[in-house]
Amino acid sequence: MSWTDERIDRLKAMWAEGKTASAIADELGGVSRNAVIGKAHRLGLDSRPSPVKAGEDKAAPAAAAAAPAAEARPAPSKVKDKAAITAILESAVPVVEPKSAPAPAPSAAPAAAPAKPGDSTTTTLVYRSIGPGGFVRQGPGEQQAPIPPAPPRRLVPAKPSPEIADKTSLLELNDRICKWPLGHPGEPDFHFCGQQANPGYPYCVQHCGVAYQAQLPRRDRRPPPPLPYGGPRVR
DNA sequence: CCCTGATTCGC
DNA sequence: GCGAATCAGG
Repeated sequence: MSWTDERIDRLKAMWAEGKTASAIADELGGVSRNAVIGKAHRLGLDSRPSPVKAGEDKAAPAAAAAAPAAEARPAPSKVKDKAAITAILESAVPVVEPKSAPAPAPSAAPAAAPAKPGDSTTTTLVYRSIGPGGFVRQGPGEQQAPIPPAPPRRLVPAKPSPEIADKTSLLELNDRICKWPLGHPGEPDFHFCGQQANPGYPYCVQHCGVAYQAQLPRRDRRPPPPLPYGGPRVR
């Protein structure tokens, strides 16, 4: 099997959907899981959380969080103009923060003088230094204001797609209706027969007729064709 | 052992 | 470019 444009598109789509490489390989057919992964990488598709790489997440973010503070300003050894450094360091400016702004973490920012309870008009002076790029630095221990959670939304039951609106879905099955599958799982119109089941059987009368064949006398049976290999493996 | 994705490397 | 072999975590 070769990677035709059509197959590549399907690979991209399923990869984007988050399907596993094996699932994609199964669906495409003719390729291995490895082939799918290899192709995805060659295409430059987003890498996915890998069980192997996940272990590295622990040290990296912590280091990344600490590093920018040091890297944001020019390394001292690289700045020959000491006056420039002084200018940067002395460019701290007062910033007026409304009291109503979300408070910093409790343990943080001793500089923020506690306002008296009930005094909602009190503002607090916080000195902030301005970084080389013009951004306002956070003070040590300060935390970015928490992002307010999105307002809760009312959940509405999803409407079934029109194709299966009047079809019997998996969730509607019980022991009185026919569970004969029509179509194939995963296809948009996959559903079950839904007729009244033959009592004591999982299928309706018609499908029982398909599922259960009367046993023929031995002489009338055709021997099954020989299997192309040694037969199913027995463990 | 099964699964997963990442990487390597001979073709 | 391809993918089997291999690695390594869950």
